[in-house]
Amino acid sequence: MMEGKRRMAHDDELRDIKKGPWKVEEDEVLINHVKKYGPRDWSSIRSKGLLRRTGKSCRLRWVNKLRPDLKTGMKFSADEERTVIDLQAQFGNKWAKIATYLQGRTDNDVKNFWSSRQKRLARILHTSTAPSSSKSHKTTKHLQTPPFDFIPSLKATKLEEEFAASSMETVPFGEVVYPSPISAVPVEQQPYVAFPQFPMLPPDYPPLLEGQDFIGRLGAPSFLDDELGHSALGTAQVPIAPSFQASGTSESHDAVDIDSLIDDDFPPIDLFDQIEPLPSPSHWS
DNA sequence: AACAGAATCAACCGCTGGAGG
DNA sequence: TCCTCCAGCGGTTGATTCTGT
Repeated sequence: MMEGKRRMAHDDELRDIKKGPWKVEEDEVLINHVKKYGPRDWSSIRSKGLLRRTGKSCRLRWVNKLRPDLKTGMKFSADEERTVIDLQAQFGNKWAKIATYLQGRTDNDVKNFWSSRQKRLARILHTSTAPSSSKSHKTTKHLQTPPFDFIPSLKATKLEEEFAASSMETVPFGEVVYPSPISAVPVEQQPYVAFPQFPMLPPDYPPLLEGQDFIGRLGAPSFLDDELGHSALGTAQVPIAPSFQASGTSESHDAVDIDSLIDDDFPPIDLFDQIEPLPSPSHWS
């Protein structure tokens, strides 16, 4: 009886909640509320009858769209992309944390950026990103990097094909040339981009821990230096596609600068998945 | 110009953790 | 100690826009 009434009240409440795109008038109400009380007491907006939105929805709207310091409608700059890639390697999918390093960007922005990037990578690899064994027990569709156990089937060959398809010449995999930390060294002084192949792991190599994904681990210095050692990780220099090679013959192995990889005309920014992580922001001065 | 597929964006959902009663 | 509420986070989805054919 009481339970039934309570449920009906709850249903009425749910029916009264508005969802979907925000109207300008709603935004104005929300902005006024924040002006008066600050960005808090979100649920009071509904309880006062100002809006038929949940507090959660109001907060999200403010954080993602209405906050005054946001870079709305601006694509991620090359620097921002580098930062996200680096920080994702360090922190994992801690989008809120990563967003704090990027002025005017929200966790949603970072998340969407990364998601797009992962989709692109998945497409390049001609495979979908299967759910990873990442930290969460939740199911994941596309945010996680490929799980460790299916990497060997990809090997480097898919990537090589991708480059070959772009009329790039292949470069013998040989001497390992690791890039200098990008933010610490001027781009023009970074002669080569290391392009690690997916390693064939020793059978006794420990499985991924909770919260680890393959690419993140691959990018971790410890992975390269301590766990597998460089010899286990074949590395090739990324060849330059003729399309963005300013001059020189097809025989030359000219360097690729990082910015060229992030350029709009060269989508495989995914290459950064294969590159050593950048220095941690704690080292930035 | 029309269509399809990809990319982007905005918003929702479920869960977690902290604060307070 | 338990419960409830709230804020915040990460993952997911659906709509819209862009781009290539």
